[in-house]
Amino acid sequence: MTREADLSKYKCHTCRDKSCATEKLGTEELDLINDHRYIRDINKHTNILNSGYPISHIIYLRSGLVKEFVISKEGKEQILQIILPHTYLGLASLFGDKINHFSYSALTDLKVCYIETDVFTNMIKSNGNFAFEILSSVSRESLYNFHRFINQSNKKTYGRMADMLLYFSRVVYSSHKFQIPLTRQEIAEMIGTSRESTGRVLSKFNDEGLISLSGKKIKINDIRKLERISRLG
Amino acid sequence: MTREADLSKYKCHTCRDKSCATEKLGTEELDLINDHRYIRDINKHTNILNSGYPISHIIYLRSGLVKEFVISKEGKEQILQIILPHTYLGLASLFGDKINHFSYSALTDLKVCYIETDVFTNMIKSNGNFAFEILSSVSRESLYNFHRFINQSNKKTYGRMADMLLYFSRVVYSSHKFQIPLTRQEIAEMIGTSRESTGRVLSKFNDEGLISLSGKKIKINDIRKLERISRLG
DNA sequence: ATTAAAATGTGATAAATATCACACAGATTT
DNA sequence: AAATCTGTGTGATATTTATCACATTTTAAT
Repeated sequence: MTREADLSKYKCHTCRDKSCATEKLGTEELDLINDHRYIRDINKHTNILNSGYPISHIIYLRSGLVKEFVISKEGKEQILQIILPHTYLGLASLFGDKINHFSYSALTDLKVCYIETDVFTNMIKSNGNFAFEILSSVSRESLYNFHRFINQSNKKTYGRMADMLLYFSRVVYSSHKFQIPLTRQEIAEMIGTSRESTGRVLSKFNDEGLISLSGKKIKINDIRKLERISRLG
Repeated sequence: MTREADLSKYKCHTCRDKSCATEKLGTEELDLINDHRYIRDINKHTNILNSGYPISHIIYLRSGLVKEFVISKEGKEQILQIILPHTYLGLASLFGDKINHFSYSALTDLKVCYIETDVFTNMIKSNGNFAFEILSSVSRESLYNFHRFINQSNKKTYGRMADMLLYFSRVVYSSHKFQIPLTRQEIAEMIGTSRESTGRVLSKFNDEGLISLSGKKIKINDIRKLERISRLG
């Protein structure tokens, strides 16, 4: 069986990666989505979307990790968040002004669906429960980001680094041991410090036995202490 | 004519302060909203809503200015945004998890409407165009805040202060001359610096002739230079 | 008008962290 | 194997800005 045949047989109706919103759709509505979307495999480190362009398709992340970022006038990259599977990319941009406000790049190999925006938008207007789920997810993401920014602006580098480690350990990998999909530079861009400080803080955590560090491989040894550092800033 | 009589005659249908979303409603839907809302005048400096509590009513700001803020564990206040008229307060909280995530306090005398959340939520589910407008406003607010935070984290105190001055001049008051409704402490809480730095930077801007400062009265003299400071951080 | 309380200004000092310049390691290409 | 590129570690220095302690002004209360 070829890969093509495999994909053409694939139906949204039986998809195991449905979003909360598409769970609310009936068979006919799923037909419509199914006929106006395509599936793609995307390689690690591929740029998926660049900010500033109009949105033609809504992108749904079925599996893999994506970084959402902006590039400042001075050319510096700032990572806004790591996007987890079963999430639509850039919903706020679509409903805000139909222009992509952020850029997206694959941190791992991905499976994504491209859905035509008109079909998606009409679904909102015709199905209140679908609309409500989308509204919920935009709202939750908004709240989550708000809290993250509030946190960041109240903490110094140590606290932010602790937050990041706890985030990857708990939310992304559900494990004390993981391989971080970011370079030191990217970690810096994510927690808002310099590359050098990132290295220094990680080494310090390693020296103190809080974590075991070997390149991108990280093992968290003392989660309590990390939590304390996160709290105290 | 008493104030009471005045209010009881007041109908949503003819309200001049309708939101973009309620503009999309028909007569019967407006009847429903009209029967499940009440109007209040609120005095300057009154606390409207405290974070952490369940949402019973959605609050619509008809006129006046409101500050949205959080209080950190250490008791420090952080102002997230100034809310302008014709805005619902805490939409993201309502659709997120029905718990207020932020606190709100009146910066000026206000006119607000309290609308029952069930009526509001049902309107979303039954009227796609209403849902779409609400989704748009949540999305726009989310994007706006994202950009504000990105800006903040890339700028030093001078740039942030310039941003704040330009914001009040352009967005809030549409005038070069205005009376800022915040104390120095509150300005500090808004742009993420200390009270002392706030005073020092404002005095410096005043000494350099960029602004004319007299207590809370501010006049912007050199908008170009302020813009440059905003850009350069 | 007098007192009390809140808001604001000022100078000195300390802390955090960015920046620079450079060394070095590990991949990848030639 | 040599050369190149990307990512990373390290020490010294400079910058920014918070913090403290206190003076002064403004506002509110009696």
